[in-house]
Amino acid sequence: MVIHIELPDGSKKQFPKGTSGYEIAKSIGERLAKDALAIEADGEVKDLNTKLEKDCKFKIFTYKDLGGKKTMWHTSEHILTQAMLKLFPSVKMAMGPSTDEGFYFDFESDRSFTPDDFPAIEKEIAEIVKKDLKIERKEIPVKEARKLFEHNKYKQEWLDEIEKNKEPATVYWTGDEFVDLCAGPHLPSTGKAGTIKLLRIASAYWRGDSKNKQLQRIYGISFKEKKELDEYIKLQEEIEKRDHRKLGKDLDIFEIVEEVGPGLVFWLPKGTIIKEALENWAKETEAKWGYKRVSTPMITKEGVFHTSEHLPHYKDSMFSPMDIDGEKYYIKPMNCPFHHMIFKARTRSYRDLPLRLAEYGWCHRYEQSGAITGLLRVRSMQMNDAHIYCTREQAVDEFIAVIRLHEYYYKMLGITEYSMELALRNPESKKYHGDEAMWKEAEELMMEAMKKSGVKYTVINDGAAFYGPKIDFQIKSVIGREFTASTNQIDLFMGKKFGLEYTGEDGKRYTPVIIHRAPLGTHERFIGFLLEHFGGKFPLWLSPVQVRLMTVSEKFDSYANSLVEKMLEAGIRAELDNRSESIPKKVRDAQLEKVPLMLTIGEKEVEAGTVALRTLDGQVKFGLEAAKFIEQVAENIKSRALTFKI
RNA sequence: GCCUCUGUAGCAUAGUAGCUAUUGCGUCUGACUUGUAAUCAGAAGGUCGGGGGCGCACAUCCCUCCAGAGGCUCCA
Repeated sequence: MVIHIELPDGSKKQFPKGTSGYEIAKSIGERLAKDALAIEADGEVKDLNTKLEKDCKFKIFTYKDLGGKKTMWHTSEHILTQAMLKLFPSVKMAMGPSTDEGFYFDFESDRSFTPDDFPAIEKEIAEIVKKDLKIERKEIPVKEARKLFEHNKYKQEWLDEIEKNKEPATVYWTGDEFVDLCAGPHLPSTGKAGTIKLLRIASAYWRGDSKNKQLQRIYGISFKEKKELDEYIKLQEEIEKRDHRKLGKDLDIFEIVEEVGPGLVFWLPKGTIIKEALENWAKETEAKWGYKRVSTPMITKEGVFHTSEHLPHYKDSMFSPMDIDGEKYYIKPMNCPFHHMIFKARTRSYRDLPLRLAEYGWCHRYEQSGAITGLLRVRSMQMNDAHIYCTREQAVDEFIAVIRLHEYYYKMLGITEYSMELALRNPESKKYHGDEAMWKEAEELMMEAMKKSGVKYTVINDGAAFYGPKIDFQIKSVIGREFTASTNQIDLFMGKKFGLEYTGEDGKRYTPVIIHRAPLGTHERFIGFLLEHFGGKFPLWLSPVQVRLMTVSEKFDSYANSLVEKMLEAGIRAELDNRSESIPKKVRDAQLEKVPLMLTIGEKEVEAGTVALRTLDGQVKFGLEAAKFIEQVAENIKSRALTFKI
């Protein structure tokens, strides 16, 4: 076993396992070692850190999965800052880190910047890179640092923190032209930063607090190789092409109209087909998994939200109440209390459990205007919701079953990359309701379920729902963009609040555990995801138009019509394009509409009782026997297959 | 909600030192009856996101509201 180390400058070194941190540091040079955040040490990181911390009082962080890019990006950010200060001396630099996707630089300025400024800045950046200035790290006393950044209140604020922690200030000099307060790490010189590209301009609050001043932010990214830049640009183009808002318009899926309001979705006929196909699938599946469907009202007297403690906590995110007969009525932002009402409406025994109540409930939330985006964040939504009421003993298995249900849905849709985030309570925060014991128990149940299920997950010690821990399912589209698809919770809070009870075997009364789950999230977000995931090329069973017949001339209309009839009969969404247009034109239109199966009908077909098939990817096959083809298509749809094989 | 930017017919666009708007696709009509990504011709369609203001005159300048985008904050 050897320790592989990749240095910030790209060179590689190997050390035998067991080499002390001190030896390593000495060998690669102290400066490099201290900047060794870019170091990769296959599987040895943890040990190495312990050693280094012990021997040298510093630590190696790795960005293994990013291949050391973070360091390059961080240095790129310094170069951007340097360029900005040179071109616009009045700019006050605030901060600028690298991220998983590049870097950004926050600053204060009276002038508001736009992407039109990018060429000039990028030119200056290229100069700095060309000069290949040496980047040097220095540890200096806080006092000295204060002087160095005398006129910069942001750096002073940062130094307050450093002083409080009794750390020395580290600064990085780029040649003698630029200095910044920074923990590092950095590349040894500016020439190694590669091609730096500025991406967009935005704004952000200082230290991420909406009470603070808003700063301007420039996002950028850099690449070592030109090839990587090209790939990046290509991916960006692909993302743009697959933008669900663009596809939603082009393919007549949905519409949001100004007159009605932001975040309020109109499903067009084709979008409605997709929505209902998904919904039917969910109903069918969940029936098999033991769920019972219910339907509940969309409005309620305010009392239930006091009981649930959503009011006044989430008042700002709910639509204002309406006054009905002197009572305040709210539009429901979630289905939970309504399902609780159903649970409570009858006497329940342990024999009734688990009781799984499901509803594609229609909820409305008053999302912040700035948060609304296409289908991904809306104000009216239909949720693949259900609540499982069960005993403590059943809870873990029930929760695992929910995870399995997710896995089934993902598999069917070709979602291969997904992960789970377990969000626990931050005991410091006041956001969370309920007592200590309840949280402890809920979190333990959750952890046990996660562990037993064997799925991979990460833990976040904050971000739970106010009434219980939750897991978020993060799914990745085929082009690698991540979406939060669903949130699931174990809830020991609401059962008590709503006075839900069942009679146990021993005749005593117990409060059920409630599992909140919504594997397909909302129709809105999920179809937004699917649009990107499939790039608009839905599998047959989800396609609004499954088969488009195109006649060569009107002479063949009657044969084509008879086929359409047979297909409709077989449950296939088929339609005939008998416009007086050429076949190439009809093909083109069907391609643009992303109709999966195109059938050309001409003389040959009529005579032989066949069809000529063209698929979206351009495969053509003549002489398919019509009746057999229809059967095959119907079968494919029924099985909800991802692909259609000729 | 906050910051910056944007808003021209169904879609995509031209037009910003102010004088009633360009082109393509789509739509409609007519001709063509056509074998796998766009047949030809003609016509209709916008007062330039809404409102207000400064001008003899505004898509073009100013104010305001609305909507969208990129972010930040938020996301039960």
